[in-house]
Amino acid sequence: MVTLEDVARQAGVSLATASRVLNGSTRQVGADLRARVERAADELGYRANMAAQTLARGASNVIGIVVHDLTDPYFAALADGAMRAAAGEGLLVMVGTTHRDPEQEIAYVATMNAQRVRAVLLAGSRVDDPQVTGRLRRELERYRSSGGRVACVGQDLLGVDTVAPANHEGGAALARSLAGLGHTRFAVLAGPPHLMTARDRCDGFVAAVKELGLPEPRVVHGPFDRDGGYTAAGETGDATCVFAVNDVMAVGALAAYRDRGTRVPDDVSVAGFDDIATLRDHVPALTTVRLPLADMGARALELALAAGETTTVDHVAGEVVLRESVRDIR
Amino acid sequence: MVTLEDVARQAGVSLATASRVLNGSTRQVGADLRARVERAADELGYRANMAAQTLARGASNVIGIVVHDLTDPYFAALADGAMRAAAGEGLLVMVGTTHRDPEQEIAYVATMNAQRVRAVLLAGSRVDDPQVTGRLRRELERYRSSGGRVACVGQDLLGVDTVAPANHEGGAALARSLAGLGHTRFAVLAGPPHLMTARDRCDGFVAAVKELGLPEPRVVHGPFDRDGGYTAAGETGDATCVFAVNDVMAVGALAAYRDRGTRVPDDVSVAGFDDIATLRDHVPALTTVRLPLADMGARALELALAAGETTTVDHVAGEVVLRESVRDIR
DNA sequence: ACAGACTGGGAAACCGCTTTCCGGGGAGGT
DNA sequence: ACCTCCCCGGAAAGCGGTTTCCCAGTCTGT
Repeated sequence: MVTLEDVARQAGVSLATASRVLNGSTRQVGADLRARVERAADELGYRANMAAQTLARGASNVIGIVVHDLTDPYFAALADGAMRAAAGEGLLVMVGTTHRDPEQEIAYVATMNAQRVRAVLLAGSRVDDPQVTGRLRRELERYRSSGGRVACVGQDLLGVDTVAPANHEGGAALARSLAGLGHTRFAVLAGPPHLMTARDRCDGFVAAVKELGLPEPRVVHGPFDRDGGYTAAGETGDATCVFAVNDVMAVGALAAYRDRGTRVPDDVSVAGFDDIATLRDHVPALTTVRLPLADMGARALELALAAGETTTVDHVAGEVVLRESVRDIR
Repeated sequence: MVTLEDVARQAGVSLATASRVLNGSTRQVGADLRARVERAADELGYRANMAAQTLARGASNVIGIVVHDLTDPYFAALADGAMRAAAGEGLLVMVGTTHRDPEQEIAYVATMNAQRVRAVLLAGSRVDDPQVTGRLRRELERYRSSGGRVACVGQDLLGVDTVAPANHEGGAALARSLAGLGHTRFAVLAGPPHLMTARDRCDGFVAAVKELGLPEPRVVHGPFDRDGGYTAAGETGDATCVFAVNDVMAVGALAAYRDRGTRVPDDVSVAGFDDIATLRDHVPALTTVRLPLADMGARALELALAAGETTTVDHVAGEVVLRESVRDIR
């Protein structure tokens, strides 16, 4: 393993000079020495040891992103947006996946703290468990107190810079749109009761339906993934319109109806939430609430990096997108 | 920022003892001192500085994964498999995305070398450009010569441990299956000519078709993504069966036919390659060649970590999966 | 020609941790 | 009782860089 000292020796200069030439410094170095060092580094195949640099400089150029599941297009889009933004800043990215285990999330924050990453991005819904949230907050506080920056995509529950999708409002807006098409009997595939994203969307939807004077929707809980949607779709009763609180669940629901011979949208209308990219080619095209996922990821990075004293909360509105999966029954 | 020294002082022990207690060592430490150190660490909120550990130990517990595009389910599945395997080994993961720029790939290898990651996983097709491949090889060599481990998912072109999907054979097997259903006029949505994965699949398919004595398929080149498939689908002439060299392109092709009123599989049959997970709910269900993506990612990590002297090349067979998107026209 | 301001180069302290090496004290053998 | 061996605690030497500080040499201005 070739070190800076090797380079300096080969070039016949001091360590200090070699460092200044190779790893950017405010100080000038004479042209001839500079050339000698560069040549030596090239000949020897020198690569700076980042660990040493991080230690000496006291700051790394790595940021950490913690997501639930990379194979979920929602998180992939979020992470991709953040990664593009990071690349633009010359930062490297460490990704951790929790597979929805809150303990893992806490563990990752601890690890990234140990890595002294410049910033940590937490993507994904909070769970409604003060116990767990408290532990996460403490771990984050520990990280922030030693200079770390944190941003979060999701509910504003951690006291950090947050990009908060307007889940409640999105659900409500969707409900009004669907009611506008003549639907009156709704069901909600609501995901797990403790998952705040799921609950906010469901609550917003239900509240709007009630506000319109329509019968209260039937709410079916279940896992937040495709199979959860598939299963929950079996219990929607006589609803003419079903709202799955995310697109992945909606896709599962569509599959369930297809398997069962229930036609969408003729027999039942279906809507989701997120507008994930792979939906673009789904049949039938899914009505949903669009969230600018990549932008949200990029924005979260931006918030984390901005050295502001005040914590910012960005609310991101969703846009209802009506497509084939719902029928106008007026 | 609280350091080990702070902990040691607070506990009234030496640096050495504190280190031995907190960061695992073969050496024993007496129960009372151990307890004192642990309490001090907890009170102070100590987190080891990984950069310092990495420097002192001369080895990090981070691995690097370089993929083309995380939002592509193919790479997401690969990365997820590798990440699960890494988590099992107690390793952290740094992910780099190249967005298909070979220069970026080389740059990432250099960066990960600088990070002294334990291993680098290169996922994704090689390009047919000896110039670029040579530079990448040199960069990898530089990394390996200082003790780094490398594995690759794709073509065995880099002289490193490789998990090589049987693209040629998979394409051929698919061709034979489709011919078995009575198809004789084929077209291939072949992706970019210089991308080896695309070319191998296409070549295998074409070779098998010719071997069967059928007319040579029309080959349409284009980008390797959804839109590439969409566009290329416009030039398939009178083929009764179209093979897109990956699933994402096939989905694009299906969309194109749908938009144009061409029915699949009634008017034209379509097949893809990879069997990405989101396909499960596509309509019509896509015929494809299944690759065990998550396993391949995990296997690549395993190869990279195994300290073997010889470089291993694992060939992974694909399995033809016939689904609704192709019609039996016998 | 000379004081004073710059300029670029090198020695050495330091970043936070691991680990070797050394030493003191208790246990075990005779 | 005495000697050896083992066990555990601490001092200190790195790991590979960055950066401060000092110094010699070169420019300026007068």
